[in-house]
Amino acid sequence: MGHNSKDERRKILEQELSQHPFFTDDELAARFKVSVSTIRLDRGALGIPELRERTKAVAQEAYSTLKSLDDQELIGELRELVIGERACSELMINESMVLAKARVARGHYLFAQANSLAVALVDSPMALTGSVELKFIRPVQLGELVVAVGKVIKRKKNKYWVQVSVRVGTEEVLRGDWVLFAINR
Amino acid sequence: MGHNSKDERRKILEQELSQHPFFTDDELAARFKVSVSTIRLDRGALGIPELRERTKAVAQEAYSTLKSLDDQELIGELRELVIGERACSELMINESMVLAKARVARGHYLFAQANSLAVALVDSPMALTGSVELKFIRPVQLGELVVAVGKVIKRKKNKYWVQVSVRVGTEEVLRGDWVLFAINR
DNA sequence: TTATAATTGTGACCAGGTCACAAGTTCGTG
DNA sequence: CACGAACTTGTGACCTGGTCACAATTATAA
Repeated sequence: MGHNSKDERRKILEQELSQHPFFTDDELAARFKVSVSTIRLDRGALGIPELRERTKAVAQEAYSTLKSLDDQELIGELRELVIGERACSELMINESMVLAKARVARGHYLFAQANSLAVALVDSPMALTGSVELKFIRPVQLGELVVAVGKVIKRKKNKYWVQVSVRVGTEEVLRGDWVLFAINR
Repeated sequence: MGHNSKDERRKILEQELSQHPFFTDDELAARFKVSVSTIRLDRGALGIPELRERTKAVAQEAYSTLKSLDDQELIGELRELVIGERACSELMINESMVLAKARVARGHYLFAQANSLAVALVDSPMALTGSVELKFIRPVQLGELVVAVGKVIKRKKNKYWVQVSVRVGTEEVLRGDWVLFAINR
């Protein structure tokens, strides 16, 4: 066989499976015009488990992350919370939060962190965002740790004014003013 | 057997499996102190497929939503786009987007839809949000179809002013003004 | 041409099922 | 108490998508 046909095939196989893990060995054999045995040897050499194991892995991974997203009323991790006064949360910017091209956090993740922090500050089982003014001061890069600090600056009955400042280190990257309403049905 | 022991078991079985789909029939049999055959009958009656099918379903669902989230530079489905002019997208509010208590859409989903629409309008491989002013006019309920319409109202070099109006039916639920910057590295 | 590497085929076995059917158990009611 | 209906259990044949070990075949490079 070609000096590199095997290694090349294995490289492609590895890529394909990492991108699209739901192929049987039969399908792979057809796709690579090679016997099933060869595919099995290749998988073995590459340490890639069988279809069912791959499926299971995807399912379990996804299952656990879905679960945790479900609980996530608050985006980021809460560090401090004095309801009606001040709060602070942290968010690590990971792969799933950045624009593919730019490795820069999508605006709505930062908004989500700040907004959920503002909501948490309201002394009520439920709060709705009324209006917001915000400035994105500089883009946030992949891997940066973002810290949001929120303060209630005014309150009139069920209406709250909250200021949120989002920082990376000491540098402010986002600042916003929220007006929220407490609903206490 | 008890007058309701079967129906009760099936009810619990259904719940258990919907919450935690990775049990084999053997494990379920042990758990319910009943034979494997009975579990199979129960599953059959409830229309619940075997472990592998369940795993596959979870994996594929998760895989496709992960994929689409990955591609999802844009939140919602694009209906119209004339870059640099106007655009329109739709978003169906589902379970995962609402606050557990109130069945009302979390603010950051609406923001995400509007923000990603605004970003899409900018004629550039990449755009960053500069500042935003927005008003949440009324909360959006679970199951409502949200339509966002964006217009570029002004442009100066790489700086864009975009207005986004988000509606449910004819009713405006969110309105905002964005200032964005095109990055053309 | 021949040694070596790569590929292919074969047969036995496994988990976690499906399906059809027979046999055993429990229960309420006459 | 007996009996029929509902429920439960067991059995055997078969399926998919593999594993593993080993033998046979087919390139390919020297």
